[in-house]
Amino acid sequence: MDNLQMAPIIIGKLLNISGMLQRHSNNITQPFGLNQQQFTIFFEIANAGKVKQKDMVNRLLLEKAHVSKVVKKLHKMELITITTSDEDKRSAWLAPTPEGKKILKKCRGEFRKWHKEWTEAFDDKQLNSILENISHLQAVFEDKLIGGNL
Amino acid sequence: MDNLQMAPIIIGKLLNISGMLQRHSNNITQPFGLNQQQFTIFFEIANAGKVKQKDMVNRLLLEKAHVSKVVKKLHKMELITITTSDEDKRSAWLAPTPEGKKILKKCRGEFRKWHKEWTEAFDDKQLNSILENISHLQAVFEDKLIGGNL
DNA sequence: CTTTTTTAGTTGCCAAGGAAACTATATTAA
DNA sequence: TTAATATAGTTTCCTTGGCAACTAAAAAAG
Repeated sequence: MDNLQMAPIIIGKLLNISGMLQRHSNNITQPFGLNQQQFTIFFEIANAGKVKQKDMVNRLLLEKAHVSKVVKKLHKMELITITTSDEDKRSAWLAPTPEGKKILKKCRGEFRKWHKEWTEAFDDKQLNSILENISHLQAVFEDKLIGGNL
Repeated sequence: MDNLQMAPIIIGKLLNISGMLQRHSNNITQPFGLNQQQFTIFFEIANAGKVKQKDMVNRLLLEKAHVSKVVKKLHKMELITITTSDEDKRSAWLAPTPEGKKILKKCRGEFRKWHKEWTEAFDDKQLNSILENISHLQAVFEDKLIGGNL
């Protein structure tokens, strides 16, 4: 099979896999009142400790409008605090609340269970190879799709 | 790095990649009045030549409600024909119209251009490795996520 | 300084797509 | 043959998230 025949199959499978992943991730995060994307944003906030919306947009390559709405939701759920900064009054610092940290820990535990389960089907070498391949793909697509033209 | 550390990174990157892919695919299909998912369904119909909605649902693992709506749209756009079958009056055969085939060909051409571009960043061996890894992932997730419990 | 431009975030609008309830036909069981 | 169940597809409701227009503040240009 030559490269051009493989390309659409690879893309198709990636889209298919991510559909399954999203649906499953949603199922994991749903009990916590969040979906996968929302949880990712929450997770990034907690991981960074103190960030602005702008950072989320840059790091996760999401729509700023979308991030804004999710931040609102997280705040309403009292999972994060929003502290207006003095240096730049346009933006505010985001940080997880103690309650938020608790939720996060629980949810990460659920994810860990699942990860434990599916990684059983692979050995170390395979996982390393997968990680390497996917990182390469990610770098190329980021370059071609974001940096490149669009 | 051990397996459990790699797992969330792999999942995260997969989700990130697929986000980029979806956005880019949408840009390719948009001029034809379709989005990526809609095009995938259309493509499946054309590929099979003659199918029922049920087949799409099984093959693409999509919501039947969603497929139903997309089929309606494709029919309205006169890209497919819907022929009620005599054997089973609940379902109808779907097939691409000549116009639909033309659109499909053009759109596939656009995809081919893009595939040509991004595959340049990889050699044969890498692409083969990627395809192998991704196929394995797909099989495992299908098994664990669909067959398994959820 | 004042004006222009850029940046951070918000809001409103709309299509996409998931979930559930529903309709109509087919299949199975009694 | 009739009643119960299963299947194909539709409709409805609702959340999500992309896009564009907007506000307010900051930075750059004049």
